[in-house]
Amino acid sequence: MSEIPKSYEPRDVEKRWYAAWLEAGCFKGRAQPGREHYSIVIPPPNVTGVLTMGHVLNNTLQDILIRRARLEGKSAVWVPGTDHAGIATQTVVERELRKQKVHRRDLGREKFVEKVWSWREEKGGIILEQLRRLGASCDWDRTQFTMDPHYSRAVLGVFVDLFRKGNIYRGKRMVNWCPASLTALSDEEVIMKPQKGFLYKVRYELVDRPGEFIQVATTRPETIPGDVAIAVHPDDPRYTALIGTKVWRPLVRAQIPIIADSAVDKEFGAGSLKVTPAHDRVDFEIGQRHSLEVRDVLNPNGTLNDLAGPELAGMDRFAGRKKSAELLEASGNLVAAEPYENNIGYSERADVPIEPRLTWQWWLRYPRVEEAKQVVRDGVIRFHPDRWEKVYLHWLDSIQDWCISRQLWWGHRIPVWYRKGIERETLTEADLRDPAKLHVSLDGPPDPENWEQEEDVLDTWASSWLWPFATMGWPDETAMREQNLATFYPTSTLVTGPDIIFFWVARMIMAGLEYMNPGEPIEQRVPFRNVYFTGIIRDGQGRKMSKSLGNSPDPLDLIDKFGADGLRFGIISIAPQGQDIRFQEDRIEAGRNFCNKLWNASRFRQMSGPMGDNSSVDAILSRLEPAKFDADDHAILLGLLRLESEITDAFAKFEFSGAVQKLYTFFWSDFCDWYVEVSKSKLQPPSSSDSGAPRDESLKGNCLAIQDLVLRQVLLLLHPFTPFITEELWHGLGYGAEGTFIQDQSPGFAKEFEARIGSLDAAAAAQVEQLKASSNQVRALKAEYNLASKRDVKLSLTATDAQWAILSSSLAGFTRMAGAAEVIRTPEPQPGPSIVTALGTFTLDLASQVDPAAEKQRLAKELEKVRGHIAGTEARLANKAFTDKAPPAVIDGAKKQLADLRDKAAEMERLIAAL
RNA sequence: GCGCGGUUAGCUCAGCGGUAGAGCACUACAAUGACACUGUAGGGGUCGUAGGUUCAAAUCCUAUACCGCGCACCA
Repeated sequence: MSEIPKSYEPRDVEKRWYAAWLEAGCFKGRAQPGREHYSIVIPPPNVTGVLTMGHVLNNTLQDILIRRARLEGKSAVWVPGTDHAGIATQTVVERELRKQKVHRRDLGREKFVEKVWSWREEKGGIILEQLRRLGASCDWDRTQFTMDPHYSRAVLGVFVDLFRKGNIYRGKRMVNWCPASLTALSDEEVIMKPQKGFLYKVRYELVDRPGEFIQVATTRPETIPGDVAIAVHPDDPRYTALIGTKVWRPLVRAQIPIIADSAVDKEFGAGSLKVTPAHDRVDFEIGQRHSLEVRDVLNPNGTLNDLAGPELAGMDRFAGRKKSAELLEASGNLVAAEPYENNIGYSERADVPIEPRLTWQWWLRYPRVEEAKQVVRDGVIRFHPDRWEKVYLHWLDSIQDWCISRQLWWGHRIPVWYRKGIERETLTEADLRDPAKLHVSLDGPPDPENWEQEEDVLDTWASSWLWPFATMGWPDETAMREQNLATFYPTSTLVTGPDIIFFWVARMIMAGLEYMNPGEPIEQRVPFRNVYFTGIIRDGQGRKMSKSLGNSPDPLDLIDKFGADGLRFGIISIAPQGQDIRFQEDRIEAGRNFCNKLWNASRFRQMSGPMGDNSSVDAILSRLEPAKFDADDHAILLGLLRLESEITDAFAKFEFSGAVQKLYTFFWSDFCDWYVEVSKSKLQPPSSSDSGAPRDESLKGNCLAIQDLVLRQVLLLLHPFTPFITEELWHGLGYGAEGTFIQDQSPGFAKEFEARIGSLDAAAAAQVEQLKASSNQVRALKAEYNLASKRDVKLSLTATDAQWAILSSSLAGFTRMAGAAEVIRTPEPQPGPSIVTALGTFTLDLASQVDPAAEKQRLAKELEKVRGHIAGTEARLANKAFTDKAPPAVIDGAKKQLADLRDKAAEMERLIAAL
């Protein structure tokens, strides 16, 4: 490498290596016998999607796991793909069409679906392209789409199977109806929001006693034309006499009965409830119990229909609300309208209030509910963090049947055919099982001319719940073999957000248990063994990032600005396990800075001396001369070994931000700020400002080899987090031959080190801590006297022989680090600014410039601090309870500390007296 | 109403029994053969509040306040 730029420039490096990885097939998932496997399926983003910060976090984590698995020699695969995302995609395309003043009805179903497909062809790959920029090492040849022919067959096949098993039925029930998307939604797609409105108190006149009234409260007066009864609590003495009598409905005037039902809350309002079975879940149930008519006054799009009466018909539900209140007021039946706030359900996608609506839908009774609970309770599947287990189990405990039909065109059309001429409204449960009336199959009836296919499509999640195995060829035997389903299922880890724990995670578990590896142990049937829940990325104000708020930075801009590695490193560093994340660009900047530091440390290594044989760990180890290790060498190597085990541990615990933090601190503080700086005194030719001790060539050789070793291992540990720069430097520093890749190596070196070098000296590492602390103190003293940090000062030192032994063995390094020209041992303290350290008392050679009074004051102030410490420690040791009960190590520590502090105080007193 | 998080330096967050940490920001110094995307030093916190357990509490327990989220909801 000749011309190395001063700062790391990611753009070219990223492009080059990503192409090289693809070219070499580095990401290909192969089943390799004898190797452990590691597999991940991507949570499929919507085909309509573009990359968000959420995707960046989520996919970086997956990439980290999969790249680490490759380093560990596992046979790894990461399966990518996209989701057809029924409502979302259909809405996007409809919006596009509307710009051209076209409605989907104008096109008709077939043409419209064609449009969506061509739209997908055009824009559907964007997000996957963006993932490549991030560095995602997916096996792209396996890219899946939930509407691919083979995938669709899996989805419809499951429908047919579950229908035959009796889990799927057609039923007329109250559903969550979205008046904007014109479809039913599952309970999970409804979000509750508080809404300000009015509570209207309305009086209904008693038929038998004109002039007397019963009062009810409602937030929705526009539904009064749908009232079919007034309900009171059976035990409510106020109304016992009225039960069974009739009242006049004030809008679309008619007689309706007063009934008794215990669902009524006696305490709320007047304790009486208007019953509108078509427009409220509770009312519907009351209606069922009392065989009441269902009087639907709304059209599917949320406007009022003719049953609402001529004044209201045709109006939107919200305008109708206002109008109906006016009508009630005009007729004198509105008693009051009080401001009121209540929670109402909104369609998650369309963001409009949903309507409870009675419609025919397809329902699924979930299979394997008990097993799904059991696998999580027993730890067959582990959640990280585990608190989500509770949420998951609670949902399964109160699980309701799943409404799987959607009144959309974009999706998997339900494989059900009705015999022509059949009255669908009256089909009974038995009729559904009668092949003369209903045909359910994958390929349709043999005589299609006599049948009509169901118009509805399946909920998107009714396809994505098969993702962990339908992406690997299931249920086609040949495809399963080709795609190594037997090897890669169950997958290893699922990385996803807790917001889809019900939508997706729970359902995948049930689907896996129902369909995979029947008869085998439950460990083989679950879809994954670990679920890592990420936090949600919020903006600086804590708001969720969303397109509509425009508060989400474009990750591609961040990649341009800071590099993919910088972005990855930064985002992981602010993403502690399971905690929401406030996005701050300066952390991404810190990620870039770290990459730059790594780059420059490598650059420095190249400039420091000739590169030795770096082709393997053993090659580097054989260059070491352990007999000549100095304290710094011991310390940095111990640190490197510790780092290796800490990172291994962090992966086991899914603590990625902790891992990143450890790598950062070790590399920047321990290696660059200390080891490399100390190295300079060994590596650089003596200069005039240095004390001119001759360089020992073996010291230099050790130093370079150790730098090579540290850099090598750090690159390996870092590679999953920052793949591009580590690959670049891996080759730049000669660790890997051309045509090989960093991922082919093992991340650890502890075993080889143990075998070749043996153990290191922990005492030496402790000495380095003293050297660091002492040099810090000297620097601080210099700063206090406004001396530049350059080496331009003579230090004199009074020290015991033991202290001097430590210091003299590292004298050149220490002198450099303390920022001194030289350190001279003197028997007695010299006059001048002094500092008492663990390695002796250092004095700046500034005698003439020092004001003794000021120096006295400075020392006195510091002495006071030390005495405070002494007093505290003495008190602790004097406490019998402490000495009796605290562990010996703690007590010894306190004693040692006290002794050191007393020595220090004595020395300071001596200095003060001498002034 | 039930459940789950959070409350630590100006900001964003680690720490989760042994006398407070990081990054950013701030102050001062440093144009040096790796790096100004840098180096050195510094200021800044009675760890939400009140009790309790313990020789020892930011850390464990109990209450409580505030912020956020989820589930269930009374019209």
